[in-house]
Amino acid sequence: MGRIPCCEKENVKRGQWTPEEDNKLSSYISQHGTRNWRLIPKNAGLQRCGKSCRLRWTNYLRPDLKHGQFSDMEEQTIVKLHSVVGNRWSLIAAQLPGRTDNDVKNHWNTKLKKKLSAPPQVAHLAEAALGCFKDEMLHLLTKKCVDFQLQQANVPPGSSSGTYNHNNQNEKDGTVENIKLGLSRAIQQSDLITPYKPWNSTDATTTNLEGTSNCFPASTSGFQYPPPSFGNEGDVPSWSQSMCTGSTCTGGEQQGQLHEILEEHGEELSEGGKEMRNGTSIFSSDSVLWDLPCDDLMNPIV
DNA sequence: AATCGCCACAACCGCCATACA
DNA sequence: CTGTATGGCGGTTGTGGCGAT
Repeated sequence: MGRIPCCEKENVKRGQWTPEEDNKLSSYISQHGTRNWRLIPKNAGLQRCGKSCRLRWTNYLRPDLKHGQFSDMEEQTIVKLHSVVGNRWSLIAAQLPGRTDNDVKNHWNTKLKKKLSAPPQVAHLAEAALGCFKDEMLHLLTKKCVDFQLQQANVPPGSSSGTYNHNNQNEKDGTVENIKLGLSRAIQQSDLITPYKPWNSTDATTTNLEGTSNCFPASTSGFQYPPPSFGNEGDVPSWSQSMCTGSTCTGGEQQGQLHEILEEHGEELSEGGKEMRNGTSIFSSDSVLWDLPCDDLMNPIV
């Protein structure tokens, strides 16, 4: 036995809503609220399915909705969150006041997806993202260097404290320096982003979390787009996962909400992010970069 | 002026989770 | 505990506007 339809298909109107219908629905909801969508169309004098009414209200009629174009900041937020939570449009929309999941979904499908697959056109996005990311990374790296030096000074040789336990001091320094170098180059060259270069080309070397040679997708030639994992998992550009990840980019309130999301989805993120574990992209790991305990940054397996 | 194709947005569909009797 | 109703979500489709030919 199949599922019972939410309403009788014969007696319900479908298709575009008229201004009259909008008025009926709006005025009814303003008086009675949205307690029972099944009853709303009946009581409001609408020949519509309750589900259709709910959609119309939540996606269009709600007074707190924005109807204009998406701002750059909103776009960055979408890109950033999409790279983390995927097509969880309601989650993403929850971070954008006045925007609905449908809005976000449509905007992604019609604009952002294309933008992200056309790198020269999104140089500014990449640049903005790198700006945010650079600040965050340099902050963390600076802190990490200090922590590490302190740790080296205090911890006797051979003892293992914390999760970060490389054996070779030069390797650690090299990692940090490589990341810094890559970031600097990326920033410098973000205006000169090269034409799209497929990542399956042989010189698109795999990044790895040990990161001694390829801390940045750009390898030695500067920022390159998209990164090695591009094309996996619904064409999510993983470089964007590092967009504006820290305090430098998102507002305090949103930042908190974002952290909630990340905490809420931490398990599935780490579950879904298998590429991250096999080192496909260093940037995939920033699901833990977000609110990371600093030690985790340098821990290859998080 | 007519037609075609593309784009953006609105709406629908089906599935899933949860509340509730 | 179980079955059903309902709300919510993501994917997909429909439709109108607009520019190119």
